[in-house]
Amino acid sequence: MLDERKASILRAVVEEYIQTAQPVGSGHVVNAPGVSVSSATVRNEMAALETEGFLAQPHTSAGRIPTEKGYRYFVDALARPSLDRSSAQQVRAFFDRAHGEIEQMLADTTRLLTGLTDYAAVVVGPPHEAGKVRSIQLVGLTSRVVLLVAVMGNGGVEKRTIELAEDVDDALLLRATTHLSDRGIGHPLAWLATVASAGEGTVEVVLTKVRAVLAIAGEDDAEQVFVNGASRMAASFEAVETVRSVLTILEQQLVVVSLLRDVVDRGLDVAIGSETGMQPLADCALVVAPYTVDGERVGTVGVIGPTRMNYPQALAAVAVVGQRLGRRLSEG
Amino acid sequence: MLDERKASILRAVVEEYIQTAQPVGSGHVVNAPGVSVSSATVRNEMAALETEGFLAQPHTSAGRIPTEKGYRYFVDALARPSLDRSSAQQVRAFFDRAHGEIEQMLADTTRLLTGLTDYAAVVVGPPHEAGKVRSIQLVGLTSRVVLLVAVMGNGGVEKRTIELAEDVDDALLLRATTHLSDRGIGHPLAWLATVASAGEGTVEVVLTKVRAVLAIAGEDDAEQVFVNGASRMAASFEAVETVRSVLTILEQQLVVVSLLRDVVDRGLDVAIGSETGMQPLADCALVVAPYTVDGERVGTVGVIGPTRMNYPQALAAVAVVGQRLGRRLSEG
DNA sequence: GCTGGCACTCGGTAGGATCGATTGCCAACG
DNA sequence: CGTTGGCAATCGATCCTACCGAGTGCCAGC
Repeated sequence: MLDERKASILRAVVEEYIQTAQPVGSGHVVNAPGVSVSSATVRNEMAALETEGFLAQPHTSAGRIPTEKGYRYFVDALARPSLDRSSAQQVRAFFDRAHGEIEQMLADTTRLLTGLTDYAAVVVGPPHEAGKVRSIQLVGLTSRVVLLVAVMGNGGVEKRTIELAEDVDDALLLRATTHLSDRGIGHPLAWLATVASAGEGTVEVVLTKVRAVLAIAGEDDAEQVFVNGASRMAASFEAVETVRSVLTILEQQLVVVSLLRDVVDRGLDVAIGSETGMQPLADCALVVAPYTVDGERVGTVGVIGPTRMNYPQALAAVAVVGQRLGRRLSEG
Repeated sequence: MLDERKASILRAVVEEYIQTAQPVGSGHVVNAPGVSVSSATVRNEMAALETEGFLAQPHTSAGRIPTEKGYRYFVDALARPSLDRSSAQQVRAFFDRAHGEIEQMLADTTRLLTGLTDYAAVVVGPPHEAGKVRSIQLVGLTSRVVLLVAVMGNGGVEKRTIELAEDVDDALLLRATTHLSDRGIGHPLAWLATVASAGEGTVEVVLTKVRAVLAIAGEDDAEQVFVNGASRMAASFEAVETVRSVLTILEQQLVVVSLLRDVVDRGLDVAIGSETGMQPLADCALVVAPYTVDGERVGTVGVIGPTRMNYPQALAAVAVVGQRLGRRLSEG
């Protein structure tokens, strides 16, 4: 799209702006590699890049800053993901050590990502109900409150509180548990919402409740979201108002999930400014990567930072973390 | 400590400063209730209050702002917790509707608190392991990975991943589960770390691992923390640097827990600025209340806002929410 | 087509004047 | 002796101006 010289100039502007957050003038660009012309020529090219929409001028006598289109071109055509040696080492070490509960690991993964990139990190975990039921059990808490506990094949545990109108005893719960286990194990949890009746009256009362609870829970089918590094995000912006509005987004887990899902569904790995589709994120960029377990996309990792983020680094970090995370989860 | 007139003046300064965030001059105080003297007299009294350490002047020729000592006196002697009718109604409605999983309820409680006060809210839940084991079970995930799932009397579910060196089958796990159930149910989870041997070799291998996992997990004995409303916090400060440092605190769950615990242990319900013991919170105040289940303190609710927070409202909100939460959890 | 030169633009900073809110002090009053 | 009105002094905030410098656009010449 852009000839080589224009591309080099654009790259130089983006890279310097990312580093300094100051508008970049023609005088700075002449020293960049791939640009061996005078500043006057650079000025001409920059003016052209501006009319083409890749650069913008905050005001007449200032340098240029990249537009969203400029960042986009940079990301698509000029940025080569690159991870420095020590970061790569850090990722490897992390996943070698990683063990234990899946939630803990996902939360730690956000910390890894913030540490690598210095941006806020987000990890969307596999939907809690992903996979097949491995074990299901009804546990009485009080005489009328029962907890349904289901262990899923991926190590997740689902629980649902069930409140009954009449007392139940352990023997009854055991019968209901057996009934559920016989029909439910090996199926998704939602499947149990349609489990056949027991025929036996007292057990049936419990099962009816179980079906009801699973049916409503099945609707929102919640993914787990882990967010970390909001303070890094605050460090990236100088307007407290921006920080506040980004925070309100990050606080709404459902919004974060759908945001990432939306970006991934569009086949993007980077969403810049308005591409995020959220007005409060106009000054932000998302870098995301889905991760797969057994070939199936079950979640997403990503970072969120200012539009002037270090894309090569963020792209590399997110990609490798997503990959390793998927691999780690596949191992079981 | 302070005579009535000084107290009225201090109250007037604090209340107006809380509302306007502007230094309060003598001219504004004369209109306050309880102060029926001229502004010159008020000036004299304010000068006295300043030398006594209750007020401070940002600079000569400005009004006064409360010092930490001023806020402290206000909270201890002048502020009567008060909750407006609609908020009280909101709390009642919330706890009437509240049901379901304990985690969900605690998370919703933080939302209730942010909604009531417009400050960031924190809820520290009962330690996951609180209470007695109600049910315990070993579930095989893969041939060498086993999940220990324990349901606690309060509805919490604990899980631990156990990785074995050799394959185990369901029959073996069932024997181990039975062994653990027989000895563990009715005891705290940590108790199982000392459970007797099975005598049987293959089961014993599993039990050894179980003991090991429970022993290390017992050390940190993690409470669950729920934080909400960080964006409100950002709205309270105009310096982005302050926002950032407070965010870093809020992100560290362990720090938050020990912070609240520390305040509660000191017998305080309010910690103002340096009283929090954390330098980054110098401009913040905490309002906390422990809540009890069956007479035992199991957790804490609180809000965190600027030192110039609406103490009467925050105190009332935190107190009533803590009380209702405890009551709700006691019902089981 | 590229380059050096040059006038021009405009944000940012510094200095200075002004304004207004507020204070401390003092003399007078009850 | 406590209280009050009056008054000069203080000092941040605001506004204006001048100036500087980074940077631009344009043009004539190579």
